[in-house]
Amino acid sequence: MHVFLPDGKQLDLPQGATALDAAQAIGPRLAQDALAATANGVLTDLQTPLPEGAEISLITKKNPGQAQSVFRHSLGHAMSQAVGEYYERKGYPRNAVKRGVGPSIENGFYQDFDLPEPLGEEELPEIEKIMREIIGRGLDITRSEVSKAQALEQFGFDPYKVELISALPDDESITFYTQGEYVDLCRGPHFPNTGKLPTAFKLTSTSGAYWRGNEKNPILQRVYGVAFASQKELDEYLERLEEAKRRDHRKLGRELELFTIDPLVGKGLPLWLPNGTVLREELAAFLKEQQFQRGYQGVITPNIGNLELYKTSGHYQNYSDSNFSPITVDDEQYMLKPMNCPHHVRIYDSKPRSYRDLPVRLAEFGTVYRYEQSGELNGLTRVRGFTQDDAHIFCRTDQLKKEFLDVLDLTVLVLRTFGMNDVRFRVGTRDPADEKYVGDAANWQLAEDGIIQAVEEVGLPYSIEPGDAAFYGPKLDFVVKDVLGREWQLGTIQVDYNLPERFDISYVGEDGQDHRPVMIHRAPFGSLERFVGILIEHYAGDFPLWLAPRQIAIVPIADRHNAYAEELRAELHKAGLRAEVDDTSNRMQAKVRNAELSKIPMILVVGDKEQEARQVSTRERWPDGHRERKGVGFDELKAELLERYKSRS
RNA sequence: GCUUCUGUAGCUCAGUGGUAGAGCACUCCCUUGGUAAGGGAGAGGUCAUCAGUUCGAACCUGAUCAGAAGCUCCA
Repeated sequence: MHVFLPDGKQLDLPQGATALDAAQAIGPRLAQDALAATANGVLTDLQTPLPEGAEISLITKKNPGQAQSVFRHSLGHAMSQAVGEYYERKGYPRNAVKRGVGPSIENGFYQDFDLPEPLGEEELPEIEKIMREIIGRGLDITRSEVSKAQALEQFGFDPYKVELISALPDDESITFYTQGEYVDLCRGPHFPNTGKLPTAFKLTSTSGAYWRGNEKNPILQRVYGVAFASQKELDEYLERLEEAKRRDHRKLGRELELFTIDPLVGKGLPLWLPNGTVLREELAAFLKEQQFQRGYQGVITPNIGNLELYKTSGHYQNYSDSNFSPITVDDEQYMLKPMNCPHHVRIYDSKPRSYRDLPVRLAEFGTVYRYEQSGELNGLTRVRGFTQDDAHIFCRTDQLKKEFLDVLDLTVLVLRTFGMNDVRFRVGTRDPADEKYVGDAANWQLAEDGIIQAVEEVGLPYSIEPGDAAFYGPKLDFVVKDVLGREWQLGTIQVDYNLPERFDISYVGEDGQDHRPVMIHRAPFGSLERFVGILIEHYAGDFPLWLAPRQIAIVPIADRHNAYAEELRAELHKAGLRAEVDDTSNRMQAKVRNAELSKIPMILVVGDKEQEARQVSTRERWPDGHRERKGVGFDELKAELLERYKSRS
């Protein structure tokens, strides 16, 4: 057989040759240093036979980072072996530890176990120690192929492995990887020897995970680890985790007094404190302005509705698990509103509509309630009661594209306003095999094509995810990444032919006949709660002036400056700016410090000099940096702040 | 909802079976200062809740409630 090297040179090798054979053919030194390889761009190890005619490239200890997923996977095996030894040292028989899957993942690896007794996080350093021992032993990691029958025989003691092996086709040979006394069923690839594995790893956490990800299956213990080619990369990663902790909206939300969650009120039901309310109302005002410009009309609907309403819309049937239970009043049943759309449909239908009236754009900051599983609740980002910046556009089919593009434009404007650049557009389409979707296939096709066409027209990068649609129509979601790399769904746009059908709404066309309108559901923020949660982390609490709940702190140097400070405060307040005077008996340094810790963007220091000349000295913290200015004229500064406020910059 | 872990003052945390502590914040007094902590005094807790074990429980056991990480779910 032959393979090709990166320089295009052809290398002739015996049949069934591996990357190691190729390395040896080039030189003994390379064979010594080789860790893994790629064949036709796919990572492989040194022991797997190469495909005929492959373009290969060897990865050596000079650039182990290229084989990250390989050594992470191998470290996963080392961890798995270490856990086995740990339990053996505790006196359990070797086969007491059973194993689920253990892949490499972003930044590291995990392994699922069925353990004879739970493993606590405080035991992880001990496991790490054994892992380092295993690396120190320099065990060869050898690949072997066996038949399905042999595999079943060897792993007969482990029901999880038996299940995995049984699922493989009968004629397929199954690969094992062995290092010392540890053998695991594994497709590979792996490093050639435990001694060549990087030591820049750390076991981070343990948790439960359902076998094969199914809620109905038993739960296994999962141990997570992170690993990098160098200690520097590991340190940087751990530093990023620390940064994420510092930015955590739950921590900042408490420190900056933005919101609180009180068990007596109910879990998942956040209380907006005065500071958080300012922030939220600024967001709402911003969007209302935009919507006014774009011809939306405001509506207001109640927080509960007759069960029949949600039966008509289908929300009751389709989301029975995540609705709050109905309330019986007299002999009727009511439900907490899980969605605003049914109410808006009824508003549309409250009078006859002409084709001339369309599009009708009904907007509401509507609060909805959904019964989220208790384990899902998380600060502001996952709650049971939240307010959507919801709107429904009822239009003719010939208007759909323009309306959709306008909504897309609005959403992009929103994201840009907050400097959210790491955004992914996700088109959720119907999975034809799933039966939860309502409406006929032709309408679905129409709606899905329309979305994809619009996104392409705007030239946004997008991915299509089948099965991600709402039950009534496909959707376009905006997914942003936070500092930790976690993805959050923010805004959404959905095209819906089905609700108009279910509610039998219509308009009178040019021809005098009844026609069915199309609906667009859209929420650029998604939910105010989640959006604010993400904004807090996005800005790390250092909000731009227009969003900062506390915008200006005036620091009088001594008590005799309090009156001047108060005079400035009143003027700023009159101009619509949020200013306060720190007239505590603290020293000026302490007042400055407290204002800094409260992340107030503009601190005005006033003393004798300032008072005489109607000036202030400043200390400013803006998203683009901090600065100080001395002897600034007050009126000039006020104008500057107002300009900054009004322009939302 | 499931698995593991956690719950002590407003916040951050110490306290391994013998009647509860620190720092910050808070209140009062002194201090009146030039860009990140001036000094002193005081107040504040059924140790999440309930039950059990014990002569005795913040500490051990169980249940409940709440939180965290992950899994599953998200119109």
